[in-house]
Amino acid sequence: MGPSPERRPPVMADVAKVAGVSHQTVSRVLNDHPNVRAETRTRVLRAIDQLGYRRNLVARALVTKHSRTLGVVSFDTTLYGPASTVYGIEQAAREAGYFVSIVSLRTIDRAGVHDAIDYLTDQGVDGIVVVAPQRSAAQALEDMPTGMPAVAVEGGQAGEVSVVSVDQVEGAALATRHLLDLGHETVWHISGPADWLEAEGRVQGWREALTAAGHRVPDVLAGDWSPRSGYRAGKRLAEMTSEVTAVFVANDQMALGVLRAFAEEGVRVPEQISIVGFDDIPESEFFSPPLTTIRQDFGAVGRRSIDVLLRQIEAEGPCERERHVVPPRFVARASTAHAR
Amino acid sequence: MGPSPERRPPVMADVAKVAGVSHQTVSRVLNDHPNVRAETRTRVLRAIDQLGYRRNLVARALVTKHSRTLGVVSFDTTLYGPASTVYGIEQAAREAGYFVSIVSLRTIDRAGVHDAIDYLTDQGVDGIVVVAPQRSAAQALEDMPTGMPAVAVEGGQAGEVSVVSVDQVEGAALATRHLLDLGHETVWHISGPADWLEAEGRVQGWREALTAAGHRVPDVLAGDWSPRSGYRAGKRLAEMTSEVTAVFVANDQMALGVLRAFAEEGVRVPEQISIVGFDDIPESEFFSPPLTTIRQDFGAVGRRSIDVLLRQIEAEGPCERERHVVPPRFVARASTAHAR
DNA sequence: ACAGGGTGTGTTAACGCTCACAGTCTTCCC
DNA sequence: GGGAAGACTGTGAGCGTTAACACACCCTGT
Repeated sequence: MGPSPERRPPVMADVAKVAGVSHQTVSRVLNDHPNVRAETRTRVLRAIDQLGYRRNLVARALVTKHSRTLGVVSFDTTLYGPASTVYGIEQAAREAGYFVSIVSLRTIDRAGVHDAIDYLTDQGVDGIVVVAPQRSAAQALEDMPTGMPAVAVEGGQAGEVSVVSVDQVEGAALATRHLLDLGHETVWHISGPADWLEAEGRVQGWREALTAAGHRVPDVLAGDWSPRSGYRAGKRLAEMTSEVTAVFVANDQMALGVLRAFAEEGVRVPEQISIVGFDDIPESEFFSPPLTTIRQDFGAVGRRSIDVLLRQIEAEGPCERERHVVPPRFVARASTAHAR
Repeated sequence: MGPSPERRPPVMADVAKVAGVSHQTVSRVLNDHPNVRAETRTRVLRAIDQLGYRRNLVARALVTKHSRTLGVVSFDTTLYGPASTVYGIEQAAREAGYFVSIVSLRTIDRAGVHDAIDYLTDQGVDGIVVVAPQRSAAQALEDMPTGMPAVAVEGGQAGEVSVVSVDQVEGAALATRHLLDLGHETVWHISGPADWLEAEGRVQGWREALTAAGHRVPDVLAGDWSPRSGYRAGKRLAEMTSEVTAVFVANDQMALGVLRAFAEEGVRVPEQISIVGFDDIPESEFFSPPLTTIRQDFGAVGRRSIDVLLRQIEAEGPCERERHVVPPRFVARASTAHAR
């Protein structure tokens, strides 16, 4: 009786033995090294198949220093925007043969992002994408370990790192100009939370479009992205129907809240007040009325950020910062109309 | 002149040298081994701190055979349900000190899930969570590598693997009974796509509640979860206001479509027709009218699945299948009323 | 004084792979 | 026909960690 068979997964040496070659030749076949005789290659391939061999990527990562894993740090992936972006990132990364390791933060502050980056670095990721929509998160990019390839999504111009983002300013301008073109005296704005770069960009685009066209800039109503905050702002606006005829809401969820508030108060949209949202979530088309909004191509942002990151990883050396801007798109629906 | 300093990250041996101990002692400190003198421990800790040493988890994984990484396979994480579940999974996993590697599938079929599992297995994950809401995906669990700890979320009773899910049947019954209690003759149903286990469960719960109470079971209107499909079904229902007074819609997004269709056709909710949805997405509360619905605790599902998975991983040996059911909750709002 | 059992530490050998180098066997040219 | 260039393959070392063992040391009890 020999030693018990001891079922353990086959390793390269096992394949080598079966194929009658050295482990190194097996490695060469696996890595598509050119100098392997065709006949040898097929013999090795057959042995791999026969044993059901799978190469151990952990051992490989140890020696190559590359794990083919990318880290993603994101804020609350329950929201449509981050979720879509992360989805785009994941698809693009997998197509390029990379694994994706995710850290999703409940609250996003500098310390949280910092920890997440540390955590992923420990795991040995080859690069990191930070979906950093908040100013405080963007700052955390400054303490990225040197030499770690990184890309910020929606990250402002903070730090040394490349940035991919949707042109928020332009999107907001698109919305505002549309309303102005319809003959409205001015456009009110319900903004996102103060710390968010996207919120800031939208305020800026709205304000610029207004002043460029020589219109009055009303006070901003502050929201927090939630439908509820939109609802509250909507209630306030509903009391001012004599002056308010058009409002640009910083995202579709808040716009839903506004719609609800207006419905309760008997304010008709778009007859009395026109509304434009932002994001184009899948629900917007079925709001009552269907929401005119600005579409962000989150998928494109995700894909683009992976492009940039992989280029950085493959360059090996330090790269110069890139800055990519994905254009937003105006989507006309039924929540806007000509001024009375 | 000696050799150039060659800035490479410090390894255990470097720490050992600085602390004046062997690398093994450093390892012991890092792994909280009991037999280390307190004084030695602090010396090592100080050296670690001084050098900024971080242990190489890849090397560790190679020898321990544990990567402390969990794999998650999910269908389209852009949807609220999967996104919330994955979020819950990720939080729970990270709290337990595990990394999470995600594969998000555009289309979920057996081959796709199979590939995803292979992919994650190659990466050396310690266990896999499959968010397998479709029958075809659930089948793919059968070709899970033997010995790989796994949990299915919303996976039916397929295969050998443990399952965590929301009690869809009970949720649908809750919705249906609520409508019946309001005095409606019967309840119509707009279902999810045929292949989905959740859709099936909801149909079943609805049908059972109806027959148990001795009511007629109308034909099912088939939807596909999208607001648009709900809209189409709503249009059809709007033509039948004489017989239809209550409808249970299999998810909130479709309910939104129904609401839109009814608004267009002048059907008043809840005065003429009552509607109950399913999921309780953040928007539902601000639909017009606010939607009565069934809440699924996705976070609980995610956390529970990690519990089960970790127990399986830590047990090392083969475990018996577990089956966990998270109860749904009825959320009363304004889209339902007493029958005329 | 000496066996016995902790406690603390060092030494050596894996883990499964790739890299660098050293071979061997062709082939081709003068 | 000899030598060089190229194609193909094997050998050995090393990646940074943990596991297994060996060893020195201290305490206890007889």
